[in-house]
Amino acid sequence: MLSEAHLLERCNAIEGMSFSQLAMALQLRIPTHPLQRKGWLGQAVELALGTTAGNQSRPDFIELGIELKTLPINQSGKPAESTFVTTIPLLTVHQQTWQNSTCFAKLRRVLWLPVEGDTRIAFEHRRLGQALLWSPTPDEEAILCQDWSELTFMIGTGRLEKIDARYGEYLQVRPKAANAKSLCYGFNEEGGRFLTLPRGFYLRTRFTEALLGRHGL
DNA sequence: AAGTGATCATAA
DNA sequence: TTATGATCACTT
Repeated sequence: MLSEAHLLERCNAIEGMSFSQLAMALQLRIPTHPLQRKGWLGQAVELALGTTAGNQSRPDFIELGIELKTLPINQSGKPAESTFVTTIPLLTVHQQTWQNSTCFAKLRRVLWLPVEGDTRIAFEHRRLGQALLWSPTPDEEAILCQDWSELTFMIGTGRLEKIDARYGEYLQVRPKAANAKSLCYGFNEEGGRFLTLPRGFYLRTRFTEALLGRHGL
């Protein structure tokens, strides 16, 4: 039975490794083209730590309810990118509540793995940092809940096209698609359906930056 | 430089 | 196509 302690031991075992050392240990090849290695590290770390969710809409470590997120840190010591949380089922998300939402399921407990994301360092030389097992504070959760509720309400009431990435204090809604041709259905203002880009919830960098700061990282 | 919108890889 | 893993690239 996997426990949080076991999980942290696994993290200790890979801490400090370079991406190429990790690839070696897992017998993986790092794609040569930068465009082809998006997401590579995340998949490699999943393999190394033994996640169990596959492509289900559930936290990576199902039994523990823990979501795994790599967090690239730029040359300024801050998160280089926003963090994708979950795809939004545009036609049904309004039936969820924050407490039973897939978004909260993934954010209630997160294993953050900071990694070097400084583009001046060759990809294969970047190293894995120290993992952090985290949960939102009540204050953070209140704002996440507020963001989620407002955005979900807009989606459910046909105002999706009015939403852009500027909405939300911690959470934002942005496209999450293979390309502009990959479409799905959402509600229009008449309550009918229209084709639109798939969307996802993302955490702003100012949020992940602050949570790292609170833990002295 | 930061932030938003667009895109890339893989599995089922 | 849907989910997962994200970062790229252009605008501001």
